[in-house]
Amino acid sequence: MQASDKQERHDAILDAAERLLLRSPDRVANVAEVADEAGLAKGTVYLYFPSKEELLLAVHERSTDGFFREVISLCERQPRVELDAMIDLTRRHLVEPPLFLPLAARCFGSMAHSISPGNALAFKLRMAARLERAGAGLERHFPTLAPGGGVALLRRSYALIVGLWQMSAGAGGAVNCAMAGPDVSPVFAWSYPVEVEAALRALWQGMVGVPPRPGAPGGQR
Amino acid sequence: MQASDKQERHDAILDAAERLLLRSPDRVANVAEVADEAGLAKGTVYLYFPSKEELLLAVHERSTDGFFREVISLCERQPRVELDAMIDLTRRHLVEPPLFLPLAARCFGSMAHSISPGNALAFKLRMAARLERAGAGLERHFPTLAPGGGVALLRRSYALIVGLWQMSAGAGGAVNCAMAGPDVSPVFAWSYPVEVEAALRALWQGMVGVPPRPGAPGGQR
Amino acid sequence: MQASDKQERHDAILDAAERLLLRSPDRVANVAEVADEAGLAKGTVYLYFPSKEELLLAVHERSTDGFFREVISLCERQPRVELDAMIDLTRRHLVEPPLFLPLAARCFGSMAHSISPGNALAFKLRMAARLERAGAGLERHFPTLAPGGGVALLRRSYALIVGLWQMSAGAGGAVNCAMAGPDVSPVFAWSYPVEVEAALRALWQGMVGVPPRPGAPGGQR
Amino acid sequence: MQASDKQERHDAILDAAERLLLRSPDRVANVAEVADEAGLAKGTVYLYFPSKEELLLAVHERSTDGFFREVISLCERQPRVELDAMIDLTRRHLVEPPLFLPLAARCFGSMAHSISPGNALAFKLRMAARLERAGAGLERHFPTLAPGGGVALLRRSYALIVGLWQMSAGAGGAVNCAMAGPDVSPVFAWSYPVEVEAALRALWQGMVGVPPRPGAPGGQR
DNA sequence: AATGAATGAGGTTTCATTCAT
DNA sequence: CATGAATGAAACCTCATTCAT
Repeated sequence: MQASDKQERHDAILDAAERLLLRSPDRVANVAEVADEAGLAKGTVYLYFPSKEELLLAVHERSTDGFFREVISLCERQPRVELDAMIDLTRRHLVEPPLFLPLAARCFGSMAHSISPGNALAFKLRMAARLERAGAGLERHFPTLAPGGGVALLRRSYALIVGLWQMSAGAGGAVNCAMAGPDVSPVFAWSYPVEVEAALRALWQGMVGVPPRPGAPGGQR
Repeated sequence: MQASDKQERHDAILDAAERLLLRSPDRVANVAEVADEAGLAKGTVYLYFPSKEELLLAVHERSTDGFFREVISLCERQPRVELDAMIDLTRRHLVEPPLFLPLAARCFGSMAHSISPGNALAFKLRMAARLERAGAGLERHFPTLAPGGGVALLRRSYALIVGLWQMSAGAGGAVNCAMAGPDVSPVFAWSYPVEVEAALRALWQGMVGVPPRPGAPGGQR
Repeated sequence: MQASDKQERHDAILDAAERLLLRSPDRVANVAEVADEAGLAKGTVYLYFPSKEELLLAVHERSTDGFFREVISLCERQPRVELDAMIDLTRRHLVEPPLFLPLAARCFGSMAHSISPGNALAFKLRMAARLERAGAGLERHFPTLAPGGGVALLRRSYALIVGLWQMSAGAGGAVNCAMAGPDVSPVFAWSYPVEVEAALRALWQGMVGVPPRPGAPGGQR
Repeated sequence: MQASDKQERHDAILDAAERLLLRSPDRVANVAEVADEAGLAKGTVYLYFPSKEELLLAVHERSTDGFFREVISLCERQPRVELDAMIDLTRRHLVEPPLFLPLAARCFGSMAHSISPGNALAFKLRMAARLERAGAGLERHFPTLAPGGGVALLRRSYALIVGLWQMSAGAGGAVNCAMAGPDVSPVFAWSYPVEVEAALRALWQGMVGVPPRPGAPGGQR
């Protein structure tokens, strides 16, 4: 079998898993469903992924990869990078695609039992390479960043994105069903997309000193 | 049965769940274990909590409550509140107690299936009350905060704390076992407690304009 | 729940497993079938036995126990024990009941993976107690036995019984289906019940000097 | 393809299976491993053996064959055959090689599902031929044996060897791990090699009247 | 109020065998 | 002849929840 065919199947399985994750975001399909969706037998999935968890990790990695690739591309090809471009990129890759956030929560929340140390290491190394390159790129464009600050900025942004999402969708999310009634409290009157942008601006403001857009909610007076 | 007895049992179950969570942070005890640890029968747990998830949510809420109470107390009793005091408080309540973070990850990551809308709403209302009061307190002490900025600041801090923890402990955590070998990359050379403090300082810097302590890692040059 | 009720259920599960083993001797029922046969749910079986293997071991032990109890009773109550009585007892307990032999083969052949060391030890201790008592009884009745010879005699008899059965039923057994045709060879013209009796007589003859019944096949001229 | 090449491949597969069986005696390698060890593809194994069970049976037969060949050779070439020579031969072929016994247990315990009647018959015929020839040889050297006694003697010896091994290694074997503690009981204080020799001597004593070596354990007083 | 026995759905993984290339 | 990708049945075990006592 061609290496390319193999890759194709591999990707087809990832695609199937992705589709299912998107179709019902509040549960994780079992392997049988993934196989079915891919038009394959259950056993076949295990020819390509050693366990269900590694499959999910691969979906997650692929969806993260797109984001990092574009950060890197942006930093390495554009003469100037503005905060707005980064925010936009984040929105397009992480916030809007309905796949990324639920999956990140799952991956980071309750995984990593049946992932072999070797694969876990490999995963982390690939992540590290992307982070480093993207971080270095950021440092070139935002000279106020201390050395290592690019990576830290990305890490913290990522944490903010995932953390906020969990607050809006996790245990809190259940509430949204219950909120049909009276307006409960202004404290809950926040929408994730708006809030995440404001939060990122605040974080970046703190780290690179870029002034926030005037009128952005929740920032400095 | 006396209301006080009821409360006592209720708390005893929470205590038991907490002890088990602390004892083995990488798994969630089943209901039988919790009951056992509390010296009760399995069925009895269900007299006090309608489901396992609600039990976990209660543990989580209780452990969060302590933090908020102290923030509120700090803001309402002290004449002046410094960033350092807040950081310290965060460390003592959220970072160092080994209970909070794993639980938050679980609660927010994969919960909210069998939590009744009514209870979810009640939970969120209690949270809202605490948040609002603490947020208002912060706004008094940090006048550069825009209206609503206190709540936003707390929310974002919380997201940062939880998000960073997941990055260090979740899917990445499995790797740490595999990292015995050569030092892989400086990208992974970060410790959660140090990083979370730096990240919070950066966020606060961006939101209230408090200058970071000189020499803090990863901030501005 | 009464201890006696518990024991009853325990036994009911053993009974069900036994029935299934008898009904189709050439396969091992899965746990769902056992539960079904016992009129219980799958999970209930696991309340009484920690694993399928331990369940099978318990069936085996129970069926062995009857044999030993009668050996002991025979030796301790009768004034005189003859070889013929022992042979008869063996036939009634081990050879004729269609349960014992297939199960022994299975238990000894491919088991002992998920049997906890503690239970394995307990099992062996119970076996040891029975063996010792029965062996001591035999030594009183057959004074030509050397010390320890009673246990050795039982062990070897047991090995012979099981070993011969496997030769007739195991890989060889498949053949019996194919033997409908021409008489293959006098070498295979042996029936297990006849052969096992002759073999036991020979072994006992060698160990206690009891002369074989005249005319028995396969012994001395 | 040359017939000789075919035979070579056939044997190479048997060799591979044997190596794996020896390498980890407490599990049975799957077909993929066998193929791998033989440097072939999985499908290729099925060109040479119709099923996994037939492959194992072939390994077993080959390892039994050596024993019979030497019994026959001994009986047909030597002027005199002593019991000691037979015991020695048994030890060298069946007891000491770590392949034979586990395999025999497996073959006889849980096999014979996917062995075709034709092959089963052929197998048994080959066995019969060997047995008859070896049995006849024994009868010449041990004239006290009744007609047919040679075959019976071999069969019973075989049963004893396999049966005793299973008692020491099967369900009981699991215990040996648990026996590190106090010496449980003299009943378990037996080693397979010693016991099997004593048992064979006792059996032969009963069948051919050869006196046991003085001082042998467990025999007559 | 308390118990804890019973439930049974639910999910992961293995592997002998086949068959198109 | 050889391959090895695909298959899919089969089986074990866990555990949140219920309910009769």
